[in-house]
Amino acid sequence: MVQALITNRQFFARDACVVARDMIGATLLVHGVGGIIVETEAYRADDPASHSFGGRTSRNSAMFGAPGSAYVYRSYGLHWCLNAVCLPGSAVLVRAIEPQSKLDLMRAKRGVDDLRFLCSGPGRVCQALAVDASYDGLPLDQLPFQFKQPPEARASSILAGRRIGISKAVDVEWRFGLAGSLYLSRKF
DNA sequence: CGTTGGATCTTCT
DNA sequence: GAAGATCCAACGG
Repeated sequence: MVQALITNRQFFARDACVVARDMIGATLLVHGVGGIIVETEAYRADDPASHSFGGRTSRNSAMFGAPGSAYVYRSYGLHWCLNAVCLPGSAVLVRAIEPQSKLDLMRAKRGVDDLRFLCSGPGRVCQALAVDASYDGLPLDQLPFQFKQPPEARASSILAGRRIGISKAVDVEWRFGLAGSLYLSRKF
């Protein structure tokens, strides 16, 4: 059957858990650098593990912006992490990408050769794609970002599991990944 | 293999 | 003052 066409805005303006699953297989580039998203995590507005839980602050204000915009924050004082904003107060963390475009640029940014380790983790993704706080709030479907929705339904090839590195709401399985991918941050 | 601790800084208590 | 949506190198088995 023919896939229904929806705009990127419509794509992101849904429940973060649905968007997180649907983002697997999407293409994300920054200044032409990037590849296929293979791992995500959903953070909902009513989610104790979400930065937005407890209301809007200066750090998380991008999470209350337009669906489809970027939310970038610093993690552990060292790393940057990139999210796609969904419904207000919710977002999807981009945890891993299969490198495809401008591999040598990513290798240089990361100081690593093995494709396996270029984008296999949220901090690594931002280092490889050179994403920092200056991208916070920018729309993902406008330059320097490029976002392309996945080509087809792939429900059977997507895995779900518990989110990584959090201490609250640890039981829900809101981490999603492409089955069999060599570029996940961890196995499911 | 697996586990541990250090780096480094913003946010909230 | 402590915790945190992480990464990496060093260590031990």
